[in-house]
Amino acid sequence: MILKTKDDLSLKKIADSGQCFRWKKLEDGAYFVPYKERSLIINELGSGEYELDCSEDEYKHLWSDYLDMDVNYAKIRALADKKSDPFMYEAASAQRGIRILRQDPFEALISFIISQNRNIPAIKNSIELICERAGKTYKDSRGNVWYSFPDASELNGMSDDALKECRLGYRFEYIRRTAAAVSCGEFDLRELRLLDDETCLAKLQSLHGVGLKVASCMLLYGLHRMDAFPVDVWVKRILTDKYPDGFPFEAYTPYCGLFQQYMFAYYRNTSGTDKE
DNA sequence: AGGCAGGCTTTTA
DNA sequence: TAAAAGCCTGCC
Repeated sequence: MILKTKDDLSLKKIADSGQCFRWKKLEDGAYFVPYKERSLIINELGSGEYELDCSEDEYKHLWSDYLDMDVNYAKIRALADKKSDPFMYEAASAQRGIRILRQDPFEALISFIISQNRNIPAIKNSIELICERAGKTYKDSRGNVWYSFPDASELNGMSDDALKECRLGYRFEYIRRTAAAVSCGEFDLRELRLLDDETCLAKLQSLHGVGLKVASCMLLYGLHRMDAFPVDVWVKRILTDKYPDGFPFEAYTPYCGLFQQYMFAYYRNTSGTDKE
């Protein structure tokens, strides 16, 4: 089908944003996008048109939600004011096209536990290995094989040897225990939806290997709480460099997380050294 | 009590 | 060789 939209939607910006680790750019420039047991191949045609290898019906009931198409990002982005916050205006303008995906919560949680103290290529590497070893095998519409991200039970079912092959290092035990807690029902991800942000952060930090940063990433990327504001080494630098007098949270509430994402991607892609 | 140093696996640049 | 979308433990 062909999707037409006037709102922000850049596949490249999203793929390079650091919020998801399994989008793949294909030879012809289209992107392969996995979500649970389904996959999408989407190609940007220009002029706000996109080609998707799914039916209108599947788009409406699945991919539209995943891509968060009901939210008007251009309108939110306009909160960045050129005069009062020139850096943010520049960052949001440069990174126009980013959206906060509605990813699978379990995949987001595990992915961001893995992400700690590592760069993005290394994170992608571990996640891909986990999918190959514990996920289910599928073929996309072009006949290429791909592996789903394992659910809690599948991940928990991995042998120590198989999990150690995924190069998790000291995070091995974190992943092991989190998968076990979610799998047996001791930690209920669905229950998180009922909690306010503060309580939700605390609950997530009760998991071994989850601190404030990973918990914040889970809120923003796994639970789509757009006000969650993960502070990592990059954002720390930005806050020091660009906001010595404090970050103006009031100006961006309740979308601080989206603006964090604009800053993060912008700073990483301009001042960063590990561009892809 | 709460803030800080040191250690942790492995990959990347 | 240092740094990487950090967290845990022990110490003061």
